[in-house]
Amino acid sequence: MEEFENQELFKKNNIKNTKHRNLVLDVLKESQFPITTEDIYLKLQERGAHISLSTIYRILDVFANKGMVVKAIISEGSKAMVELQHLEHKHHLICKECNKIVAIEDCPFEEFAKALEKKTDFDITGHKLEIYGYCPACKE
Amino acid sequence: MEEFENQELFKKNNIKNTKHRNLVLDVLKESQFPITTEDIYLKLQERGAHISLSTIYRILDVFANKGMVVKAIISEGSKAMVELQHLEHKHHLICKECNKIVAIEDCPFEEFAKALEKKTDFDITGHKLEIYGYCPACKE
DNA sequence: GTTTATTTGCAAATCATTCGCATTCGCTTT
DNA sequence: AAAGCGAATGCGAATGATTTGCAAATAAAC
Repeated sequence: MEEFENQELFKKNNIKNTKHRNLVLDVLKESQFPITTEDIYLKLQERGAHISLSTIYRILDVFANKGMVVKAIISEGSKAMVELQHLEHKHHLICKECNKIVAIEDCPFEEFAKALEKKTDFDITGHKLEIYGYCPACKE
Repeated sequence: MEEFENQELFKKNNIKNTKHRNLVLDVLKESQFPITTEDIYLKLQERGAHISLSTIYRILDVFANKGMVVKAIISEGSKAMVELQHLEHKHHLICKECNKIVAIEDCPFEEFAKALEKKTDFDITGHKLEIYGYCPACKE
């Protein structure tokens, strides 16, 4: 069934259904939050899958081009890492101390976008919102 | 007076007032939008200033640590570049075709943040919002 | 099963950013 | 204004993440 879902998704996006794409997609599905390419690599190694890092980069590129995933960048201060997130529209609240990430359901932006389109005459296709702060445990 | 402003800013932040820091700060002041380290480097070269790229990285690091500038990341698709922006709170509307950047005055987020703090018990210190789309010229 | 285009592994290349060390510079104290 | 000290700078080399070239393996169509 997992397998089946994947297959459909690949078909819908016109890309081949390969063993490695399945593995990567499974990891992405399991992960509630953005993860790095390397995280995926390590997870797959733990499971005994033999897949090279560059393959993962390539797979993520394909997924991103098809809009199956979205590249996100989490940063503040000097850190800056590129990650992936699932398609659902969602934002994150990131603790500056412990890097804990919490997902936020509501998005205050939808209406604002419409007003902005009128004002700027842009065709707005998406947005990215990240919120920073200190989590309950790190507030001290 | 330019000079003078810079000097005050350096003093306020407890960092030395050097020729190179002045040059970099001037470029940052002139630039309405986030620019890359390399952009700064090229601009300074045009003006005949002799300054090494690594020095600019170091200067920007110092500025960022003092909160004089904020590192921003503009991305969509596979691009991802780290840039700098001035302190004022501002968001950007970015054209996916021509990369034109337009600043947005209003921020829909302020009230939302308060509600979110209550809900999550986080201490929220900041956020980053980037909006993507096609500008009037590229809408086609 | 064969064919054909695509995907993958591997190692090497590339890109931005950082670092080490010798030299120079800015600020403070005379 | 000159001397001394710690910080800032240039240069080139090191690092780390991501990309690429090419030959071999694989998936989808026939």
